[in-house]
Amino acid sequence: MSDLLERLRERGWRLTSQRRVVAEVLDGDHVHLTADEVHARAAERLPEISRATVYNTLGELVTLGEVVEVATDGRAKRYDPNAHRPHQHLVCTGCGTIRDVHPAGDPLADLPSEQRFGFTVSGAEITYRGLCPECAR
Amino acid sequence: MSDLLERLRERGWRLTSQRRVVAEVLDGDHVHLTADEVHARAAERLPEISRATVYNTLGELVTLGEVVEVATDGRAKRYDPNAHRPHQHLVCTGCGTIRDVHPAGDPLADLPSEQRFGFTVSGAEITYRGLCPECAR
DNA sequence: ATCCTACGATGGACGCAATCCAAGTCAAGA
DNA sequence: TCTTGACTTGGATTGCGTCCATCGTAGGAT
Repeated sequence: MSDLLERLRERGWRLTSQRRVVAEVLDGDHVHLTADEVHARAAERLPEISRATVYNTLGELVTLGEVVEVATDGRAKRYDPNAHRPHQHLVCTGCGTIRDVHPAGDPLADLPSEQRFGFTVSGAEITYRGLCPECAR
Repeated sequence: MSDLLERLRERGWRLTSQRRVVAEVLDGDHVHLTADEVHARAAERLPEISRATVYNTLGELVTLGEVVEVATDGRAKRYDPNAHRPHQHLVCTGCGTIRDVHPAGDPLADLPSEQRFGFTVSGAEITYRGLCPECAR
């Protein structure tokens, strides 16, 4: 996602220092951060960045398809910068950490039309749950 | 789930009028209600029931495995009384309503061991997303 | 290089879902 | 019927996110 800023500029994005910093945070470690964690890391470089701007920017990145929102439970949403390739998530029920996984098969193909109840089905997410090696001990 | 109250009493549940009403609401239509909707329906029969009690009771039913919590993005959790037969969910991105679906295939079988990263994987949920006939118009 | 202005940033108020808490109530066993 | 500890209550609080009026600025126009 190193050319992310380039792609965004081509789409008419105004490149502000705040947006640059948020994009850099997501471009860093490939982890799944909450909006608040993104804000905290962004604030290390740009101390007065506001939470509203982080939310706005994350929302725009999601709309543009550059980042995927992951709602694991009733807690804060997490933001997954690995949007370029489809993948599913494996969540530790102990500590909440998330790993990207690539299962075989296509869940959409497994839902026959008589099970769609007239919906226009646009996607499917699989969430695997279990204990990570750390928490299993 | 008609013998739910019986099962709960056997497990040492104190049977209060509030708990009875909440259980009856869930036992009615097999829809996926939010906590607030459960509260509203319960209050038709027991006007002064408090939200806190509804939340407490729903939480207990989830812990006892009688009801499943369904977290859709950003919205209020919904409570699924159909906990005894395995199924997946189809969520309308417009209005948030949920339908139970039974896709073919076993998602757990589609996750090879080299994709499990040492986790003890205990389950998988599939959430299909799309627009319901109402919202598609 | 400087000016303009529309788009973006700010931060405090607000809203919703859910939880917490201290005080009052009551189901059910003795 | 009495007693007791589990349950209920509702107002306060927390967590997460959005809204909005105002200020600032990126980047095209001159």
